[in-house]
Parts: sequence; C-alpha cells; structure tokens
Amino acid sequence: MLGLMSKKKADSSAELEKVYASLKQNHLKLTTPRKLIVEVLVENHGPFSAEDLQKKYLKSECDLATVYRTLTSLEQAKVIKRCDFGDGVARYELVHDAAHHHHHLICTGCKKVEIIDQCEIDHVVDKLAKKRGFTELSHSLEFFGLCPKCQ
Amino acid sequence: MLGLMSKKKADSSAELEKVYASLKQNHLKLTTPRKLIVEVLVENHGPFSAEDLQKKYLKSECDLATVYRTLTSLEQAKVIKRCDFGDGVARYELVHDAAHHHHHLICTGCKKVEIIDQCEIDHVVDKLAKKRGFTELSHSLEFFGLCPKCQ
DNA sequence: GTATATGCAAATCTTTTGCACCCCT
DNA sequence: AGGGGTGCAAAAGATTTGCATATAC
Repeated sequence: MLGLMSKKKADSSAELEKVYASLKQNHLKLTTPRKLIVEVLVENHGPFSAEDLQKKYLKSECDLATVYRTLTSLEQAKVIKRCDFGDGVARYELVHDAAHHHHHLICTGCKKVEIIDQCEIDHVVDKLAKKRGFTELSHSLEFFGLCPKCQ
Repeated sequence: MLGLMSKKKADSSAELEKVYASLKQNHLKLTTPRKLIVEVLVENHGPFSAEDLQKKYLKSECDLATVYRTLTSLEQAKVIKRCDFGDGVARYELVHDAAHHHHHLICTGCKKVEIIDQCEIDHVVDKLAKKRGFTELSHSLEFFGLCPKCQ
C-alpha cells in the first residue's frame, strides 16, 4: 500500500522533514547531534530528560551540554514542549498537531507515564486569552496518582 | 461585627489553627521556624519558592535548609501544594478547601502571576480515577502567556 | 570564509544531607 | 528524658557557560 515503507516509518519520515523545516526557519543548522536528537524525539514517545536522551540513546555520540543546548533551541522553535513532573527535572516531548495534543498521568509510585487524550482544557485557554488580553497562550497539565499495581 | 478583629484577620487565625491541627495530626512539632513559615503562607498569596520565603520574609530567622525541610513536611501533610512554572524552581502555596481550588496564569514576560478561578478540570480527574483504577489523584495545571503590557 | 555549533571543563543554581547541638512535648 | 528539629557546612544533582576547535551553509 505504501510501497516499501511501513505506515509508521512513513509517518516518522514526514514528521522528521517537518522538524527539519522548522529548524531551517529558525536559522538553526542541521548538525549531526541535532539530527540524532530530533530522530529520537520523533521515533520514541517521551517525554525525555536531557539525561534520558544522552544515557539511553546517544551515549558518547553527543555531549550532555549539547543535549541541553539543543533542547533549549528546539523548545524556542516550538518543536518540542517542556513537561514538569514535579521532581525538578525538565522533560521534553515532540509537539504534534493540535489533534495529537495530550497530557500525562504519572504514577507517583512506579513513575510509569500514561497518556491522556481527551481533555477539554483548550476551550478554557481560549476563553482566558480573550478575557484577559493575553497572547501566546499555552498550558501545562499533568495528572498524578497511584496506579492499581502500586496501591 | 466581628468584635475587635477584622474579617481578614479572623480568617487568617482560623486558617492558622487548621494548619496547626494538621501538623499535630502528622506528628510534626510546632517549632518557631515552622510557625513563621506557616504564617507567611497563610497570610500571603503565593506561590513561593524556598528562596522567596527565606529572603523576603524570614531573613536570618530561619536557615534555608530548614525552609526546604519544612516545605517538604508541609507538602507531605497536604497543607501546601507544589506548583511548577517551568523554570526549574519549586514553588508552594497553601491548599484551601475545594471551593478555593485554583490555577495560575503566568506572564512569560514579566513573570506576574494571575489567579484562574473557574476551571472544570476536577471532573476530568474524577473520570480518570474511575477509568484507570488510579487513587490519590491530583493534578498540576498552569497557563502561560504574554500579558497585555508585555506584548 | 564566516558565523554558528560542539566538546570539554569549570561554574552556577537549586536542593539535599551529615552531624553536633537544641528544644518541643 | 528523649526524639525529632535546627543550623551550619559540605555534597549532590541539574543546568549553564567560557573558550578553543570544528563544521554547516
């Protein structure tokens, strides 16, 4: 159906190209470390901390300082967004289109992360934007609890 | 109407007593540093970081390490809750009753914090709790944007 | 060729911890 | 009296920065 490519692979490639285009728009050079990091973020479901990325996926291929600098650049380019799990560690994940907007449910016991798809917060955000004259609105919403196994 | 006390003062006293009761329930001693910190949290609208509290309200009256330890204890006793503004600093504010549940709208320019009262997230949380078998549910929700002045 | 990005090491910032002493209960 | 709480100093963990070198455009 999709020729030689699986559906998932095709999605990744398309996503990758979109990200590369964003980098170009933001005058960010397409370097090897950046390509590596973007690839991990596109192909895996995060969110990931800088250390996650470095230790699990990049090893010696990329310096930790570079990971931090790249994450900062990608966030400014709005390619990734930051998530706070309340533990003092910054985590990031890819921003997909509005349809893929989601939040997380983190078990405070085993730290497992589940995805929350249906969420009507966006309406609230829109109302706010109008009422208070704010622009560039965004929000951060995370749920915490004890999963069945950890109770 | 309220005798010698203003309405606000009376509220603070009542709130203070509630917090002291919580401390007792959690086997936490009522020490001078704790009383100072709780008083600030009850009488001022946060959220505050450990450094905010120490530099602005406590000065040399209480060591920074003690502020951190006290905030941790108060959070475990569910007297205060943590807020993440996405800058790597932990901030805390008093937990009032469910009726006073609220969130924040933080200007990414001037860092001013506004209060968001009307928010229907709690329904979503309840639905989640039932659907996925999680207990001890809580959530963190913060809004970010550029305020009219900073645009 | 030139501006930008990287690696490495050192610095910074936030938060935690060890330990001797102090003070609530 | 006794155990938790505090101050002080040192450690730990996350993130940032300076600088010389390397690389994308």
